Amino acid sequence: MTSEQTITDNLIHEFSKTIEMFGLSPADARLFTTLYLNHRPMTLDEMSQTTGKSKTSVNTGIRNLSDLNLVKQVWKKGVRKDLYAAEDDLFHRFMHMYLDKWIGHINLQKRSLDQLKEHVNKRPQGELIEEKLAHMITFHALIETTFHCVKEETNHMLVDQNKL
Amino acid sequence: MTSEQTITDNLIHEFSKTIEMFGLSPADARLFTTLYLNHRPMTLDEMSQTTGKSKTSVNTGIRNLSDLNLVKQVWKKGVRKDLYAAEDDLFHRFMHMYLDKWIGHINLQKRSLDQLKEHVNKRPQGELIEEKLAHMITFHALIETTFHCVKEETNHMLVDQNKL
DNA sequence: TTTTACGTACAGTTTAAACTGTACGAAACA
DNA sequence: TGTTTCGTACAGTTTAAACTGTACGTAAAA
Repeated sequence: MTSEQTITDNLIHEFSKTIEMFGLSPADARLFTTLYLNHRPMTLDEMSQTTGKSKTSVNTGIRNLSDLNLVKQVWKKGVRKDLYAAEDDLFHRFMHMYLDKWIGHINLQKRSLDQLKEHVNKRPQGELIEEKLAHMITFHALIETTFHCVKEETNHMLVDQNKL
Repeated sequence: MTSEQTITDNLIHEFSKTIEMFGLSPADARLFTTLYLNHRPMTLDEMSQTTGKSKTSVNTGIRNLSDLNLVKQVWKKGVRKDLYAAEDDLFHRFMHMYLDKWIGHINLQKRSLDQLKEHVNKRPQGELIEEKLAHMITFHALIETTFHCVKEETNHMLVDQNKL
C-alpha cells in the first residue's frame, strides 16, 4: 500500500518533468499528470486534496490546461460538481500545442521584424543594424520551416490504435 | 539619435522573446540579444551598463550562456578585461542546444520509466497503472523519434554562406 | 421561496527567483 | 615588492510568481 503510493508518486514526479518540457509550469504539469494517472474524472475538491493545493489554485490550473486543450470537462448524470479529465492522444495534443505556440510566435515576430526593417531602411546610418536584422529574419524563417516540417511529420505519424 | 535608440531597444525586446522560446530566462535572453546586436565583443562592465543590471548579474548570465555554448570568450591583445561575444550560426546553435536538451531529458525519462515498470510488474494489482505506464513509455518514444528526425533535418539544412 | 453547495474573483500572504553590494583572491602592472 | 584592477563568491534584499482564505454570485435542491 505505502510502496504502491510511492510508485505512483514517483511516476507523477517523473512524468511531470516531461510535461514541463512543453512549457508548462511545474504546478500545472503536476496537476495534469495527476489527472492523467487517475482512472476516472476528478472534481476540483478531489484534485485539491490529491495535489495538496487549495481549490483556487487547482481552479486556475485547470483553466490553464483547458486553454491549452489538454484537459476536458466531463458530464456525468447526477453529479453536480464539475468533472475534469485529461485528454487522450497525449502525443498529438502536446505536440500540436507546442508547435502552434512556436509557429504563432514566429508569425508575430516576422511582422514585428518587417516593420522594424522599414524604419531602419529609411535612415542612412544603419548598415550594421541592417545586416543583423537580415540575419534575424532568416533565423526566424529557418525556425519556421523547421517547425512546419515537424508539424507535417507528426500529422502523418501513426499512433497505435489505443489512441495512446 | 533618440529614435535610433528606440529602434535598437525594440529590436532587443522583440528578438529576446524569440530567444526565450528556447527556454532561456528573460534576463539571459536579453543579455544574449544585447551581445548579439553589439558590433564588437563586450566586457562585463559594458554589458552591466548597457543592460542596467549589476556586474554580478551579468556575470552569472554570461556563465549560463557559456554553458549553453551560445556565447564565447574572446581574446584581444592588450585588453585586460574579459571579452565576450555571441556565437555565430544562430540557427544551428540554438537548435542543437534545444534538441539536445529534449533528447537528454527523454533519455533520462526512458530509464526512470523502465525502472518503475520493473517495480510495477512485480505487484499483482496494478493493471490500471501498468496500462498508463505503457502509454507514457510510447509517448516518450514518439517524442524521441520526432526530435531525432528534427536533428537529422537541421543537420542537413543549408544556411547561407554568411554563416547567418 | 429559502437553503445549500458549488465555482470563481479578489486581496493579502507566502515562497522562490532575480538581483545587488560588499568583500576577497588572483592576476596584471609599477 | 606593493598597488591596482579585475572576476566571482556570498549574504542580504528586492521583485515577481504562486498560492491561500474569504467572500460573493449562481444554480441546484428542498
